[in-house]
Amino acid sequence: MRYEPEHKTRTRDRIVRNAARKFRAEGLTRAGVAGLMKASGLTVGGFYKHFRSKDELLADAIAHAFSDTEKVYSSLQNMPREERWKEIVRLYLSPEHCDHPETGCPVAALAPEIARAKFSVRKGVSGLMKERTNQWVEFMPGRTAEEREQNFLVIFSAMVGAVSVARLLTEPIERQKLLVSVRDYLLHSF
Amino acid sequence: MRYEPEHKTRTRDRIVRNAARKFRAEGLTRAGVAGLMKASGLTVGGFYKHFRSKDELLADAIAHAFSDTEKVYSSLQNMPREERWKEIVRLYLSPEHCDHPETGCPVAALAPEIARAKFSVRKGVSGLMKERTNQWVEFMPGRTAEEREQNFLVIFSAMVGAVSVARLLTEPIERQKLLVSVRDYLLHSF
DNA sequence: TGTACATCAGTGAACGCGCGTTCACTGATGTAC
DNA sequence: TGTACATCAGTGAACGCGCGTTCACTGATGTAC
Repeated sequence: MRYEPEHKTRTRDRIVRNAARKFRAEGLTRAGVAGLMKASGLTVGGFYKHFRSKDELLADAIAHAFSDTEKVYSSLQNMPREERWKEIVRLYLSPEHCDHPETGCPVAALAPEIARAKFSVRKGVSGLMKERTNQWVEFMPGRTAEEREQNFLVIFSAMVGAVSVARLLTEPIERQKLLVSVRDYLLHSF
Repeated sequence: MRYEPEHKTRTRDRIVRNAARKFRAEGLTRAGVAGLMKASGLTVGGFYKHFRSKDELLADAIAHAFSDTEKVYSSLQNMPREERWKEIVRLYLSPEHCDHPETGCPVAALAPEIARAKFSVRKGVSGLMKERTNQWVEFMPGRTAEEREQNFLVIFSAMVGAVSVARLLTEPIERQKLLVSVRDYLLHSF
């Protein structure tokens, strides 16, 4: 072997990681295969040694983006139980998250484009959404399991919508007002 | 004149109307100039007799989509004041709206793509968002003007997020659960 | 009334460009004998 | 130990295709004289 056994796996991971960033930053269409490979220090031709198609990479990259943001939140494990969902809300609706789609929630950055993607891609994201729901529901406010699930759906929808809309606003003041209004409402009403 | 004086204006309007549908259905990138002209019964070349660029059409088409959906809601003028915002919520979170992005809210269908568009396009949409806010705020629940504005921002964010996410889910049951959960929460908590 | 020219919405071929994908090739290392 | 061949991640030119945009042209009608 002219490369260590894990070499190919590591290269593939590097492509997926860079793709996860580029897709969120530039959108599913504008982020092209040649550019994605260049960002990983490779040339176009090698792409198909790792992936059967751009859609296969897309599915992997979105999955990576999901587990990426999951990591951020699993770092909250040592907070008081009641504070966890509140910290999630604060982080999600922070100016930092709004200003950096490339490292943020893939749903806020790509939802409508994913909705128009191939069924296989949507299927994958649907599954990830379900996992994410199951993981977060237990942290959510509410007395019964049903209440917590409904609250998760409402809180998550409000956060996704707020960040998606804030990102298209050109006036920083309006952006901030939107993020702060939704954050304060969520923190004080659940 | 070989055409009536309003002929050109009417043609332009027709292109804008069809573009507003296609952009929402296919996204800003996949909806191409040639296809947009064909949908209006014309050929590519004529496009630049009406618009200086695709971006100019884009701005006009999004504005058209905004006033399009505005029409739906101005038809609620004869409802009891307190019921109006509730009907808006019911319509926005209906399965019909979720299943038909091409005639629905341009923000739910295109927010992340608009956020990545040219500044001039974003500027236009920001303005339309501000208009929309001013128009709807008075219908919103809340005792003071500030409360009504905050409530508008929360309700609108939750609706945009819910529909954006619902559209990417592949399971109709999960889709429905999301829409119904957010709808019921909004109707019963404001 | 008849002829020459101007107008201009719309046509359709062509422009360069970047896309996703294919493919013959490279070159460093492994194995066979 | 030395030579011949196999492996395979990565290269880079080329494929057809659709994109946004340009442009010489058409042809129906208007105006000038």
